[in-house]
Amino acid sequence: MVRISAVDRRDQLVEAAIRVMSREGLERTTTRRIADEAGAPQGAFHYAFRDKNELLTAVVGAVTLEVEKVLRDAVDPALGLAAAIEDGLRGYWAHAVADDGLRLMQYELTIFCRRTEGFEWLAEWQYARYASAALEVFDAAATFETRALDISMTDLTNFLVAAMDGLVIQYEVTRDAERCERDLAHVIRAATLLTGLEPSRAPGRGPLVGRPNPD
Amino acid sequence: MVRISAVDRRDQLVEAAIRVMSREGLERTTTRRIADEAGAPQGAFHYAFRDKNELLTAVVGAVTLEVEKVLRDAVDPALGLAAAIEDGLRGYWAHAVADDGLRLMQYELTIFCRRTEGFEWLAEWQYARYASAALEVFDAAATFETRALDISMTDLTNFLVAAMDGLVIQYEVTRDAERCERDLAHVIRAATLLTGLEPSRAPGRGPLVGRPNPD
DNA sequence: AACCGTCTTGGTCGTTTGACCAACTAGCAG
DNA sequence: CTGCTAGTTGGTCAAACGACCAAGACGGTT
Repeated sequence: MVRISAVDRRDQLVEAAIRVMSREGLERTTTRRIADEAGAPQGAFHYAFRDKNELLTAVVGAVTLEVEKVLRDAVDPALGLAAAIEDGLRGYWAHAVADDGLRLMQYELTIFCRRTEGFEWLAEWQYARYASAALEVFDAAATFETRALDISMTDLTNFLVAAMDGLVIQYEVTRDAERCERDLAHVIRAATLLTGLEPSRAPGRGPLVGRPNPD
Repeated sequence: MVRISAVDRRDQLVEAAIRVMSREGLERTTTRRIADEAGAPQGAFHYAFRDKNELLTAVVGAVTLEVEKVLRDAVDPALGLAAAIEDGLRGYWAHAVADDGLRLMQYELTIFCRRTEGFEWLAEWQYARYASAALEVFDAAATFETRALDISMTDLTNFLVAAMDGLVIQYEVTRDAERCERDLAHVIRAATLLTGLEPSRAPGRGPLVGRPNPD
């Protein structure tokens, strides 16, 4: 028997919880299943956490941090705002598609917070972190632009976060990666149009604007 | 004691279920609570429905129909596509804000379907209905346009559905109606820009495009 | 009036859940 | 070696759940 410190036990259980929750869903994630997944006895759970909600709080924190990291890694601010939008959204998208169960879990957790008295702040905090991380990244990119923008940076990041949330939901429901990738391109184009800047790179088939695109 | 036909009992329970679920959330919605809300004894539930899942299927159907109706009522195709986008989105938005618990419930149900084996089709069906209803409405409006559009109608409606989903989630989390209404305006503008058409109406402060909008 | 299918009702079953606990043990400090 | 703290363990509890059922009541039909 290997003895594990309480903090390590917490990390171990949080990671196990994330695995179970993204695989099976929040509702089916019981403290027993989490302990099993971590290879720990059931009683160890309530030694590491006061209750299930305390674990869920830790899970939300861990997942939020990871999303922030993905966004930061995807963007090089020096390439300008238009490129930042394209790279940031595509980077997040790749991350979302790579583990769709995890994305589903995030929405389950957000709704759980919104539904549980005393946990509304967690959902707010989560999205505030998203917004501020995005604002930080895109703001840095905007400093490399000479032209004034048609939209404020906070409004732009709000738009981006909302659009990506909607897109991920569509992907979760339809599982149609091809269609969603096309939709992603439209979101990128829409965001760029909102800024009033030129598209970041020449797309394959010439300029994006002013071309009829019949169904 | 008033005797009620089995179909009426179903409607009664579905409506009660919608009330309970939007108020308390899917997890806390038990068959007992539904029966209580409907003023029916617990046993009546399994007389009207085989399963809890059968009821949930009926609930999804009812809610989906209502959303379609809201969209149709909000739009007058004869006013053109740009006006249809503005009216459709604002109409849906007003409906979403009016009963935010109901919107939360919809996401809970969508995720539930996605998580429950054998119910994935329900989530797909739900969003296919949204997409086709939106396509029908906006397509009708597009026939009044003379100019060719920069985007296909299916791509446009996908964009609109995704953007509204994301926006509603933001509202559910932040509860900041003022901010979300500003975001809604940006979604409308973005969608209009994607089509390549002029905005539907002169906004309060002059043309929307080409004006610096500093933070 | 007698009948019978539709609907109603309260109770009960087996299961699962989060929480809790008392007993136990490893390993460090003195 | 002794004593103490931090960590471990399996069992147990009350509560709540979905499902099910047997028995009864209603009301239209004959």
